[in-house]
Amino acid sequence: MLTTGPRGTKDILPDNSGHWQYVEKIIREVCHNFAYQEIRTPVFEHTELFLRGIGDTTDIVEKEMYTFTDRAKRSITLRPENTASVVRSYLENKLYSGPQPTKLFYIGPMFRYDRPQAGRYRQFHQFGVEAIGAQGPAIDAEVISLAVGFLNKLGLSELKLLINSVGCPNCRPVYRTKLQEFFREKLPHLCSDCQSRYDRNPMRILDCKNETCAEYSQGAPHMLDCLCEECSSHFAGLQELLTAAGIHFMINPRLVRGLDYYTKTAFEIQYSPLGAQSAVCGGGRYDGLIAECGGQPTPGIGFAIGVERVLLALEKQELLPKFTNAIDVFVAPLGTETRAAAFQLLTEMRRAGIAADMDFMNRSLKAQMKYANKYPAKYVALIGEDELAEQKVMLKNMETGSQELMDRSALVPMISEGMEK
RNA sequence: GUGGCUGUGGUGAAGUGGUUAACACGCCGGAUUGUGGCUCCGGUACUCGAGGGUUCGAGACCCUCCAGUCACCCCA
Repeated sequence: MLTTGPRGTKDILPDNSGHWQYVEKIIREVCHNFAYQEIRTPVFEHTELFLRGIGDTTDIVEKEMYTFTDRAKRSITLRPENTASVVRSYLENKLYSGPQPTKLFYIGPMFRYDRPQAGRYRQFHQFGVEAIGAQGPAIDAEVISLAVGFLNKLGLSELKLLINSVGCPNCRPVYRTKLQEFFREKLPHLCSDCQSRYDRNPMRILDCKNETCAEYSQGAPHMLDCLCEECSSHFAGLQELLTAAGIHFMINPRLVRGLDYYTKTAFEIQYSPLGAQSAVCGGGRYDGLIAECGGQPTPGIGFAIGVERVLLALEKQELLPKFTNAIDVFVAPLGTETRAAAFQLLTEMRRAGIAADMDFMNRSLKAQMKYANKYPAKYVALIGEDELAEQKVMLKNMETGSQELMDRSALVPMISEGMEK
């Protein structure tokens, strides 16, 4: 259908583009406040980047990517998330040669072939942050603090910050084996998804919402009990910092992120009134990713926030500012003879920074007044035959209803002066 | 990928097999001379999501597809 957009896409119409601008403005303010700089990477990358970066057993890679072959037979994928791209750019542009850590943020569209539902689209937008090069827990705390700070600045409450540690290549295999041992005999009772998770990523069994699986995973060993010395102290350090900063959090040992590259810190911020799509922010540390992409081993941490979900939450809590289309002056020409003079006046006002519009529909004066009233327009500048002949303009104040005949040359100074007050 | 619900004008919606498809809002126009917000009047549906079928007759019943929506999965 020519008149229907592709499934799972949404137009941002004049009705709410102002809301997007508002959220983007807050994003930029908060990022500046935290000394993060904007990066803009392409919306498509070599498919290989996501296969390697995100992990080829993840749901995203297995069934949600928009992948196609370009005319030169290269496999290209629309980015399903932005961390891999940022890491690629960091390496390609040698950002590691600048002062460290490299602190970046981005806002932009991501693409996942999912079934659309409330708060979930095939093209959606993420605001995210990546801090590359620092390994201690302090940067973790900063990144989390930024996410929380952003959401708070928008006025959102009822937020839940969940944190966990998913270990590192030293301790995770140990844990993985323990988990597999724990589930070995229970395996036939688990759902089919979990049965396949058993081999590929047993940690995600813990995350299964299936009741039976949840029952069988009761008493499973926790990652937190299996952390190596380093991961353990990192996690403890993070908690200490968050507490010091007055950021409330809950430890959720079952929190597992869906992407393979996460190590140590994993976190999520939930806004439960959103229902099924309550995850507003997800992030974590990815100490192995940069090396995986061919760089020197370099630690990193970041998060992504779903802009549509934030907007839904703001709408729900009625936290969106009201926007107005109000203009200063509406120019109403009467008759075709006066159009040139009207257009000249309009242009003059616009050049002086006055928000102005005029009639383009050849409407009657009455209809023009109605139209001007809908903006609303503060003034209507009327030019009829009489005014045209005398170089005048009839200026009507739409709030008070009073009007006066004035020299056309006096109009711009008069309006400008009024605007400065 | 799986399941539930829905699909009538720009919008919200009546209509539950039988002549010209309610109503409200919006939009456009008008209510004697060049003037808005209130009121009044008028105009605004050549695919009732698409295609097939049942019937003398279908917007209404059946099938298929498509789309929206919600949920599962997963995630932002």
